[in-house]
Amino acid sequence: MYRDMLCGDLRAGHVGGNFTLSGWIFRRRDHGGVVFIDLRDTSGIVQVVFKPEEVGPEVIEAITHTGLESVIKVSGALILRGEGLTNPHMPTGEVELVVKSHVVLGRADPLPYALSDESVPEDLKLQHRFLDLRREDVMKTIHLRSDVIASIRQRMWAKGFREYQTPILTASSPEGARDFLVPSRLHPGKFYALPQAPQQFKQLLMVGGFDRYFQIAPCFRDEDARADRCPTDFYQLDLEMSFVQQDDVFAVAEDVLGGVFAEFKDWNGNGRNEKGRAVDAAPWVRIPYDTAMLDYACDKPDLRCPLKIIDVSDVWAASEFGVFKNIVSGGGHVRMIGVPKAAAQPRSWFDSIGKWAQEELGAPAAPGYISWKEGAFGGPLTKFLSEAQVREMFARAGVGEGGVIFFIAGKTPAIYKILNPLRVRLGKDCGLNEVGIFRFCWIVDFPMFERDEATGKIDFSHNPFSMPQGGLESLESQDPLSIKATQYDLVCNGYELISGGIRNHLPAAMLKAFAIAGYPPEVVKDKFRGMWKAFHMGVPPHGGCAAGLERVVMLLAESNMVREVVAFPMNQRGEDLMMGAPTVVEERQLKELHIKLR
RNA sequence: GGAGGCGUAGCUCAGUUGGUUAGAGUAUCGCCUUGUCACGGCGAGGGUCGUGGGUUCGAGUCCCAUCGCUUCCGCCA
Repeated sequence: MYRDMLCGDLRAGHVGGNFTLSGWIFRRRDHGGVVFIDLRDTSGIVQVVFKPEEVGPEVIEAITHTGLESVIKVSGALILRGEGLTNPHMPTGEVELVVKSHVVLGRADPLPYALSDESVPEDLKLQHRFLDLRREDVMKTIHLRSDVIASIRQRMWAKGFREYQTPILTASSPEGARDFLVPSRLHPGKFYALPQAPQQFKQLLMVGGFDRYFQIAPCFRDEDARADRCPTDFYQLDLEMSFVQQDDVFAVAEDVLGGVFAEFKDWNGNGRNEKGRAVDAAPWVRIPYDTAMLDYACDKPDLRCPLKIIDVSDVWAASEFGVFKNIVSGGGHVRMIGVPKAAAQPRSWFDSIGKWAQEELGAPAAPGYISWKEGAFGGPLTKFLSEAQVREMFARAGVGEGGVIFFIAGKTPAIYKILNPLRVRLGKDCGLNEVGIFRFCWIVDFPMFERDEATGKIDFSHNPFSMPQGGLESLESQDPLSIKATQYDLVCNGYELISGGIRNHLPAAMLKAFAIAGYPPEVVKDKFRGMWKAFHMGVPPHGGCAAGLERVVMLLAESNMVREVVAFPMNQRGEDLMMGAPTVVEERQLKELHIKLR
């Protein structure tokens, strides 16, 4: 028997009992005679005391030389610590276990770094991830992930969905991200691909008559990492439904994700959420893609910032300012962000905004601005405009005296990269952005196609399997770039949480859509052969979406590092420093796989 | 593929204008310490200053290259 009680559960009510505990030596305080040990297990920490008169000097000597983080078993009596000896900072601080016997179960060598040290280099931590996992906040964050998954499964089952597994080894497909490839031993020269998402399988389940599918699905993409993006594999709540329209998918997502956020809004396992958070009430606001790009310069706007972007190209076209006039006449735009109360900011703030925009955002010049202060308009651009023009712009911005309007001029989409972060920063600096709330919005009506800036080629802008609005008819009659897809994203606080769509289940429309994107019919029929056949044998209209699990957990954990919500994360270059992956393999293995390295 | 930041003891960091034997905390080891809770005290070991080259009488410090980590851009249907 290793234990009959957990360390963190011991309380004054247990005093008088004899207990056996097993755990890690978290800290030791050696007083020559009496030795205190903070013993830690999954439940928490309790102080255990080694006294010479109880265990003898040999045991005192032995426990003194048992390294920190060794695993031991102790047995003894639980006592009240008594007046002046309690520790109010520990839940177990009123009691302690007086050790009668102990066993070392797993001795620890000196550690490469102290568990309590948070500023250890990332690669050293990743090499010893099992040590990092012992830290309370790390463990609780991984617990959160597990609890979120359990909650999602419960909510999906309650809605009549069932979970189905789909293959991990599948076929490479021509569109999308770079595939991870797995060579086939039985088929020389042929490769499996790891699925970027179970997209085609879930659609084929619909064809199979399974109305409501979901899966906590692993997805594999061989792309470069970001702070909020794993470089190799990540998980999605993937779901698909038959005989539904956009509103039906939204209702499920709002119930399930809204429920999850409400359930965990007060989670504070890592101490970053002292005050709790509010959750935007469903139904969540829907913003067409084109509107989002105009108002927020971004298809994943952070709605905690109330500021909106407004086009004032016409005003500047009629001004005396040559730079902006030329930009407008050359097909560019002048966009404005109006900030109430910003005129009170010191000159140094305006300078720092300008410096930041140029250095961090790559703006060609510091953003121009006009401030309205003490009845007068100020700022370097004022002299190029009539008072009526200035008043017109303040009126459009809905900003009165005491406010400032900022300008960014140039061509789209280049100006979006400046406008979006600028909008959020201005709101933040002026105290306008909401805190302690999850703000959701649906971005709808994404364009079906986009033109590649470099090559001029037309390609799918999002999911090639989305139904174009207007169906086959719009594909045949409209300018491809004007066609909208039945394609939507869910955004929370500036993070894309969900992407989904109503699917194109009409073979003719599928062929036409791929043709516009430059894929000939033979390629569609060959590369998507399963779907192509299936769609000729009775396919229900269907749609769905997928939610990025790591991003959900990151938001709930107030984290901006995806590594914090993964038990065994890769480093930025897709290496597992603990396991040593990827590795070289033996020549024999390569030979079996018919592979020759070059 | 491109840009920025970082790299000094196992770990966290300091190190002046380029100057003589590179310091501190922590961990480890030894001694002391019977009520601490980040216990405390004394002492010891531990360094190719990421690596390579250059400038110089002299480089942790300046220059060049390179490697590693990290953030961003490209990329991510």
